[in-house]
Amino acid sequence: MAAENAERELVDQWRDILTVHARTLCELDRELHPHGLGASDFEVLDLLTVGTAADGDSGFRVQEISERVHLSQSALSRLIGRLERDGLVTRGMCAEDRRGVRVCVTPKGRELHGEVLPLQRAVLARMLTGGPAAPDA
Amino acid sequence: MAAENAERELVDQWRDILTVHARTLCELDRELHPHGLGASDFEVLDLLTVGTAADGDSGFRVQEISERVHLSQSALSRLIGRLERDGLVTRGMCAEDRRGVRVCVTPKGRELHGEVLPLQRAVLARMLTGGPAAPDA
DNA sequence: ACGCATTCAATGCAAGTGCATTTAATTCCG
DNA sequence: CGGAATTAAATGCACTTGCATTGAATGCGT
Repeated sequence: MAAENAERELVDQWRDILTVHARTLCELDRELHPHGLGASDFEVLDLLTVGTAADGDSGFRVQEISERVHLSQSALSRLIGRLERDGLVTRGMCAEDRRGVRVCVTPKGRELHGEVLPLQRAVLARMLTGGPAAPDA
Repeated sequence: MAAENAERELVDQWRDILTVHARTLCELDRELHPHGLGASDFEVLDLLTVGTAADGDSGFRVQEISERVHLSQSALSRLIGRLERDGLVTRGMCAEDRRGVRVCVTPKGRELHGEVLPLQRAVLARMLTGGPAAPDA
């Protein structure tokens, strides 16, 4: 029957996703780690840097970030804490809702972002082009 | 230029992979956790169950498993430890290389596998059909 | 205006992961 | 044969993650 083929295809598809994801994420971490960032950290830093103007921008709400990043609320809170500790972002309170927090990139954060962005792009280009088979060739 | 488009496409592709991966893995964990398994655990249990005969099979070497699963050697070692503690697999020594370990599924492991396999397939079918957009529709 | 349910973000906690190291067995080469 | 280099798997350790809870601020209904 076709049902069995469809199931097999689904399983293969999932296996491929797992493979590409693991390989790319691992490589990404390897490239970014010397700069003090993990893949998740970069994801957030990238969002903040690309998504806000360099000056006079009030930044993103934590909640807004959490909608665009695949991370639990608690993990994100701690991640932002680390970025703040490293001077890459600042946490400020939100005028219109004092429960909220506004996160802004610092100049240092922007600088680091500019520094590692090419590395990230290079990894993506290296790992994502061609099929899910190992890109050793 | 085309280079910018290619780069943008790469980034989009990566974002989609991240989304599908996160959604599916999360859902998989949710389904399997009540049965005492995580997604990685199932991956290993599935490999062992499907890859070996029910009887008289000497099982897989840890190393063989590690080649097929996207997990560090240490993580795999501990994972097998948990499966063993739960009575789902057994660790036995390897006759031809006494450094090695042979891992076999127990009947209990096979039973659990049969129980959760449909759940896994259902999640894949639910999350993987249709585009990377949320399958809420 | 008051209180109750809700929402935002932070934190305690347990679990899983990877890197580096360790222990044990094997292989290679002199 | 004997010792050094190598390989298999386990373990110490630090870090990140998610779930559940907490503390604070808001909004809603009466």
